[in-house]
Amino acid sequence: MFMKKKDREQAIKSLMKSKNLRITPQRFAVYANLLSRCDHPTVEEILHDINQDLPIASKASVYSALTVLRSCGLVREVLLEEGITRFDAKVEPHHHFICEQCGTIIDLDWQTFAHLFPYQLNSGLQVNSYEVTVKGICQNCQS
Amino acid sequence: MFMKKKDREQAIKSLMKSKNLRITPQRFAVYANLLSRCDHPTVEEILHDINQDLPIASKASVYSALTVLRSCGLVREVLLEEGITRFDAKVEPHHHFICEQCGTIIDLDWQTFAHLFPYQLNSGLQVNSYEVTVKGICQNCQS
DNA sequence: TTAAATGCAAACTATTTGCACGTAA
DNA sequence: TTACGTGCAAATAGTTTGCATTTAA
Repeated sequence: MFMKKKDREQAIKSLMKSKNLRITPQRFAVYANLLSRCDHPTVEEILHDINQDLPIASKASVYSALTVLRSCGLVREVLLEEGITRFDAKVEPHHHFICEQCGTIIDLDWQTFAHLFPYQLNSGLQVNSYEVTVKGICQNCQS
Repeated sequence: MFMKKKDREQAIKSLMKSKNLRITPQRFAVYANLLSRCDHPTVEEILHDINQDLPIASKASVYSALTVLRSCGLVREVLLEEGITRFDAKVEPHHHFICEQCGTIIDLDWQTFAHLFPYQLNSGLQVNSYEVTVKGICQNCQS
């Protein structure tokens, strides 16, 4: 059973309020967009999406919204390809698979590598977290 | 026992020749610099280093040299921090530790995670390689 | 009411490109 | 000799900043 649109909106706003964020249409649109998709869009893609129906936010505002969302921990950046900054509203630790053919990025569950953590390095390094980037060919491109 | 400087230079040139690269002073300087250091310098750092004694290469040439060195597999990029592109002459698979305090980057041996590979994903993904980025506090910053 | 966010445009940084000249092979 | 690389400067792309205006709370 799906959440009503109103309820979902309210849930998103609660999340933002819990971080003491002022809720503006632009910020809401950026965050809601990120939450609604499972890929890892770039600034341009977010900008395009939220302005699809009617222009609502400038590029600077999207950057600004992403900056504040990131600094309060609701959103994080994903660095997988050179020169491309992507964003992700899934902030829980997880890993990524990237298809070397089509570039598709697939989230991998934390569980997948759970047996690796906590990992004791022999060299006196204190490990706080780690992320794995797996490269290969996705199912689609294998056929 | 150390290799003589002449011999080391010759070894580097052989490597480049094996990839059919034309050996120019600029390319040689860039590649030799990368090979000589164990950190992961940025373009600016490389540029600064190789021009220390006497100006030898422009920034455009460093970019050009890095591009060709990368495309023939002698050098690779390392993406660890946002907006910072670093380069590495160690192209064999290995992982990285990055200190969250001082930013130091430490290479981790492939062996460390060797038991993970080859890794079979349950979802029909064909895995070709993977890299692990570990975050934490380095020995220096723990004291 | 008012501190904070937006839009716009200009500034900035990293990287790429075009072209005349120079040079490794 | 000549195809390829270099230097320079201009172009481009991604991101940040300054400031007058608007707005969420």
